[in-house]
Amino acid sequence: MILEAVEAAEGHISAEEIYTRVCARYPHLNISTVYRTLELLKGLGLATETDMGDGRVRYHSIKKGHHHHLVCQRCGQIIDLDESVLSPLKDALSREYRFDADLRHLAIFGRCSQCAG
Amino acid sequence: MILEAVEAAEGHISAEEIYTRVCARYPHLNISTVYRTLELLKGLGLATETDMGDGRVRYHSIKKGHHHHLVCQRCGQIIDLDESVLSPLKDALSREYRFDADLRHLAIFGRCSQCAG
DNA sequence: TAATATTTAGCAAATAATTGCAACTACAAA
DNA sequence: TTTGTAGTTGCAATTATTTGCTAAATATTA
Repeated sequence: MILEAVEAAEGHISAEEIYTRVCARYPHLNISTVYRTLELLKGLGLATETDMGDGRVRYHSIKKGHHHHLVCQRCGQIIDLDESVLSPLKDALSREYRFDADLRHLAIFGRCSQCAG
Repeated sequence: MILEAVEAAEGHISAEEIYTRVCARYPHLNISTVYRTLELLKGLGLATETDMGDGRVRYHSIKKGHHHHLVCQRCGQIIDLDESVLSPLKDALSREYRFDADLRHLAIFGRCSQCAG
């Protein structure tokens, strides 16, 4: 049910929102079950977790494809980023450090073109 | 005093540790002052904040130079990473998205060579 | 100097997330 | 059937961090 909620969500959903939605159909649910299930789904590779800097971590179904975000720390604008931009980094880490980086859903903070200075 | 504590620390220090240390000399201090001051130092570019995945965010003095970390999600090993590995990414984001990424102190999660599979 | 505005600190409460533990469930072994 | 074990859940408590409010400290102005 929790996985369904993540998949049904348009975009990125927080644990609290998942709890509210699943609770509507299954009121017995506890919030810690939501967190524990999300942890499980993350481990199984069915969902990704990203901290977009707004105080709550958000989750996203893997079904909807890998992508990343550029988050402007000034105006809050979120720019979607194609996976391919990070593959050279992933390759470099693999080659130079033999490290298999998990770059499935990243938020990169900084300044957008309007806010740069 | 808080900045001094961050600078005096060998490596990366958590807010709680800063609080304990500064409190030893200035017992009047409140933990929220520590957090607020760290936020300020971050904004001034004097300290960087990194979530190494262990439940508490760690701080580091900018005086000791920019660097990053590869954190193995399996064995917990932390590999130090030179700043230069991320500059191609920074350049690509700047060129293709006109986004000025703040990549001053990053933790990248994944699997180290011993734990990869 | 007094009066006033601005900044900062302390405290308690709120928030998001995690954890410990007991109770419950499912499934197999005896 | 009972027993054992592994896994899951609910609940309460804990942790790390943030916020709102108030009072104190500091700066600015008259």
